[in-house]
Amino acid sequence: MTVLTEESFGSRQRVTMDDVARRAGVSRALVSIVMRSAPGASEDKRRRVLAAADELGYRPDVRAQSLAGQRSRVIGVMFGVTVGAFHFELLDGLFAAAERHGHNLVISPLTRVRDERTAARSLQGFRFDALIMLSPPTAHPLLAGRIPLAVVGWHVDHPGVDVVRVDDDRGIRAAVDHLVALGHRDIAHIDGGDTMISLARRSAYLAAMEAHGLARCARVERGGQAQVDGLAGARRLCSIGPRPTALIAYNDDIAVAAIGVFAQHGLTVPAEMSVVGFDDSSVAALAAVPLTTVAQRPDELGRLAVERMIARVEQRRIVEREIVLPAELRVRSSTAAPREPGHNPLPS
Amino acid sequence: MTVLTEESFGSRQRVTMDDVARRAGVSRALVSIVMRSAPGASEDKRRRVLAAADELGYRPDVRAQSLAGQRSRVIGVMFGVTVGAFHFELLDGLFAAAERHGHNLVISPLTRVRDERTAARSLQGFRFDALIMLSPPTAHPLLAGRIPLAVVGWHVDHPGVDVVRVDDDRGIRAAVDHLVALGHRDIAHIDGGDTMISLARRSAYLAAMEAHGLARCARVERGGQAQVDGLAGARRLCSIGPRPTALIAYNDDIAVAAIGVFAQHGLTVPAEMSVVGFDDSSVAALAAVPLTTVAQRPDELGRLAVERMIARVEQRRIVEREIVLPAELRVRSSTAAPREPGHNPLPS
DNA sequence: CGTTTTAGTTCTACGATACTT
DNA sequence: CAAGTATCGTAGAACTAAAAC
Repeated sequence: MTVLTEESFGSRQRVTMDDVARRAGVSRALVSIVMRSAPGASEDKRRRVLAAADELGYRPDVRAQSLAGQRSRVIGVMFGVTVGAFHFELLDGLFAAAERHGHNLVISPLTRVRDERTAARSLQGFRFDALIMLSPPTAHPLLAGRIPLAVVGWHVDHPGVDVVRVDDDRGIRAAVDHLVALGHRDIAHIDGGDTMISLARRSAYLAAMEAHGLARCARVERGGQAQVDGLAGARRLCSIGPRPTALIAYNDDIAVAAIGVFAQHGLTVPAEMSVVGFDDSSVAALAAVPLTTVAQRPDELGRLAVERMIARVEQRRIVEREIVLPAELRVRSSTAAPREPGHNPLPS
Repeated sequence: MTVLTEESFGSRQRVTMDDVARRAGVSRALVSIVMRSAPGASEDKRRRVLAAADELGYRPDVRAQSLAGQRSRVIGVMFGVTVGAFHFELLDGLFAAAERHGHNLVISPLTRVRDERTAARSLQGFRFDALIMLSPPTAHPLLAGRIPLAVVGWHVDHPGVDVVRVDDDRGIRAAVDHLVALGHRDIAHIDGGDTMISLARRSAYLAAMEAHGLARCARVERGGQAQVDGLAGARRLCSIGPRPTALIAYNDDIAVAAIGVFAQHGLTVPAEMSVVGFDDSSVAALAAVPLTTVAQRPDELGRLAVERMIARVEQRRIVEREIVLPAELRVRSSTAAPREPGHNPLPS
């Protein structure tokens, strides 16, 4: 029997701690201890309580938990419309981690008509004790310094803001290194628009190119977050000026869109054009060719953000305000050595 | 003074009803009455209470409200990864409506590793008294019949499930009528894959074509939800078989992507190819040409779903299980009369 | 004068946590 | 470990006091 029995939904008589305690033949207090996986219960009774809870389809009432406890155990999450496949995997990681730690996430979307202020106000009703922001990447979060706050994915220069992000710099550099090692020189970049993450990756690209003495070969096209934003840039790469032999895209969505454009121009990937994405999100699977990409680990990012917020709430000692996860280049089939110069490609 | 004062966040002393009552010189119960806009308070005291609440930056504690009340005032919202721009506007509408009615939304994402069962379990902790599903469009929601449940956007055949959706059928038909009236006959469709919404729009397209005696001219290409899913289909329209003069896309994302592909083939929109989208979402603005599209009103859909769920919880009498909003064709610049047959287009 | 209406208060219940004994 | 109790911040029913008819 599971929690999704007839008793748990619909027809009333909600199951409470009392019911579980009675059925297991223990006190309410012990049920509380067991459900919170707190120390102070024998293995035997722990099992009996859990069995009773399972049979009754009991789930602790988070409202009561939240109200009775010192902390609300509620973490607010703001996120905005720049959501791609990657952000959803991030949400996944956040929920998984929160659940493991007995915390609850309450989401407050940011939209055109719903700003940080409004979003914060609605969260306030839950007496949230920490906030995690996924997007949009903003330089000065409204609640910075007022409450434990973490941003995931970009850098914020505020002593009261924790940062959990991937090492964009090394990720992009690894991509450039990889392509240079294959023999590429004309490596272009389609960026992600004006967001802070985009700026970080773009300047990392420029720096890496310069480090290889390829500053003259650098070329940046305007892109964006979504797939369609990559189309124009990719088109320009094909039609305007000297055509590069490789592309580093702001993210996988842009990379996938670009590969489509290249195909239309008779350019096969990777033979005539190498492509590197970023994120290793699920859209990478949509590419015609398995995509070489810079992987982030959304589950890790989510877990670290949640755990950091819990640590802050519990006033635990924290050394570094910023957690930077290593970026890992996943080499697949969308990158290869460039054709010999002069070797004319046959449009297939 | 507003709720976002120093007192309301971070450091110390959370403001409760007691504080407001003291400052306003009334009892707690009266504060409760005023905050709920319940009857039983004079205009004079009502103002004093509201003023005191505002000065203190008081917000009712939804956990306590939820726990004390007969109903939890929590509506669960499940939504999945098929989220495009349109779904975010929908979320907006939901939150706005919920807030107006003093209800709270708790979001539970559906991902690859987080199914309806898991999502429901986590919501259960909040003792939610109704559920709204935005996606993925599923034929048999797990909780159907067990709790007030509404799906937004598609049709579900279950007496315990409320449906709020746009009239896909008439929307598509209006698009076809519009194009036929302009003189088009070869009108193609790129669908949205295998979801229930896609099936509804596809068959509406086929039916409308047949109604015009154009069954022979109908052509359906496989698409999907996201922008990139439209690329292949649009490419096939250009390169395989007789080229249509108009396209009705599953949604705006597909339409925008298709317009990009057409441009690459030297086809100008609308001169050589008319394009109609669906949703009138914010991506419509990304199109090179102002997009003719079938508009849905996400705010209305959200409002109706929330209000319907509240009505169900309050056991109010309900006549129709399904609410179908009219679809409105917004004619912009991506549709025009087709070129005369035989008039050869100059590739610009 | 008695009876209903309106405005306000008092008190218990909600389902947990966190003590104390 | 058990048993009992205070507490969290609110809703809502029962109750009171005064005004309205």
